[in-house]
Amino acid sequence: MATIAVENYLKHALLLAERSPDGLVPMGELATALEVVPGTATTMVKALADSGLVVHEPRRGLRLTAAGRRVALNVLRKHRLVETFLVNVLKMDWAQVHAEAEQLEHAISDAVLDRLDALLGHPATDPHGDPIPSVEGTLNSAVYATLATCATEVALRVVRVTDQSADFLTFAEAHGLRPGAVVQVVDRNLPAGLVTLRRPRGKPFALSLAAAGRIWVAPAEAG
Amino acid sequence: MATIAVENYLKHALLLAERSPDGLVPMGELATALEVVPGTATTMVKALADSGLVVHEPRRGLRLTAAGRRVALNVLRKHRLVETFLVNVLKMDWAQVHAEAEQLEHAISDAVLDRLDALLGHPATDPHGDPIPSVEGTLNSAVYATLATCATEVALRVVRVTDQSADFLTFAEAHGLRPGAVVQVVDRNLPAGLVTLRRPRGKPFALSLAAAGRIWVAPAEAG
DNA sequence: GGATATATTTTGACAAATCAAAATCAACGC
DNA sequence: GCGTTGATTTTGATTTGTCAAAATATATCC
Repeated sequence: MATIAVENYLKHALLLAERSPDGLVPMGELATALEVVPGTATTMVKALADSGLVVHEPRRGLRLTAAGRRVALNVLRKHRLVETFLVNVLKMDWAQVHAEAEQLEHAISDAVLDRLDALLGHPATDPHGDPIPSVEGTLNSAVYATLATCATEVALRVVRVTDQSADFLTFAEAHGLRPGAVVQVVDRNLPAGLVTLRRPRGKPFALSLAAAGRIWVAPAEAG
Repeated sequence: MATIAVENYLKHALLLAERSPDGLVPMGELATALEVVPGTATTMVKALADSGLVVHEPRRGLRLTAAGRRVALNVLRKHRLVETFLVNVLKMDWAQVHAEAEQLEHAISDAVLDRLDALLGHPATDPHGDPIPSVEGTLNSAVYATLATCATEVALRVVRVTDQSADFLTFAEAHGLRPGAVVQVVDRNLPAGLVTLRRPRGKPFALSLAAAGRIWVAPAEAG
């Protein structure tokens, strides 16, 4: 069985590879994501390469192998199902659950995972709208517009909030910006770096372009 | 925060101390419980003593300090509440849940623990009848008769099954010997080391004295 | 195309937890 | 009281994952 450290390296490699067109993850990005110094990442990646979980391209970065990706998807599935459980069943604050899931993802067995999945009704996304890898190992990687890039003055539905920091999530929650919520962009002031939003029957409020870029939206459907 | 190893040493020290009149735990017993060689236990116990979690009495054994006992009770509470969750909510087999809880006990936070406790309705015992330490740190250490020592030919209620091995628990389950079940001792043959039991409307069946000693019972109340 | 900046790798060290095997201590029997 | 037995401790080594800092390779910029 993979150690906790190995699981974390693979999980972060997967998340970074998903955001990279060619699947190559630079060492520095991996080190930053894992909060280790670059030399540590190099050492570990070489060990992972020896185990056949990644391919190390010296001075360029790393790529997950099929075996590594399988492990990473399993960990990510645990992480996101645990988050869903903590919010939906234990009624915990969505701003806290990421930190909890970081621990639990390494402690729950596949047997518990399956039961949890059934209890939750096989959800497709976690409370942040992040897609939950299927048990077969597929990951929905659909890309949406964000509040920084979408059309203005039209009704939108929040589909995903791609920031795990408790502060940001608490802010988003306070303004009703969680998956499923309806919102529209009232104004976008690029020089000022500001986006102004309004929720139905709510007051307009502003947030930075950077923050708006972390909130993914789709056209609001009727109903 | 205590490491997983530290939590395990303290938890097993607590379990062994509970079964010892003076609270002194011999090194060898601790090493056996933790499945490490004796030298490892010595090294670790000295480190725990330096942290003020245990008192090491050289060549005699160790004793938990108040601080160590507090940590141990918290871990044990997590273990037993997780077991209860896995059986009561996720409907897992009671023979499997001990192994699962061994991992999860080190991964769940106190915040999750509290939510779980509330979800389960603040249970006093886990699915094996083992008492769950209270949040204040008290542990019900009531001692009962066992099927090896109790009166014969009277109705009894199973209150606790003190064996974590999956094989034994599967056997017990198959014969309906779980906490709450009613049973009586038909015969006890000491030379043969055999106890014969019968459940209401069931066929008599036998088990060894050693096995019978792991099933704790109380007089069955009316109703 | 050579100097400079940046990313990556190497090297040497360290902490935590473990084992194997030798050394030591305590107790017990006679 | 002295040797033997069994439990415990000591010693030296190993594995995993990490850091600090030096060395090296790559990219970029006039």
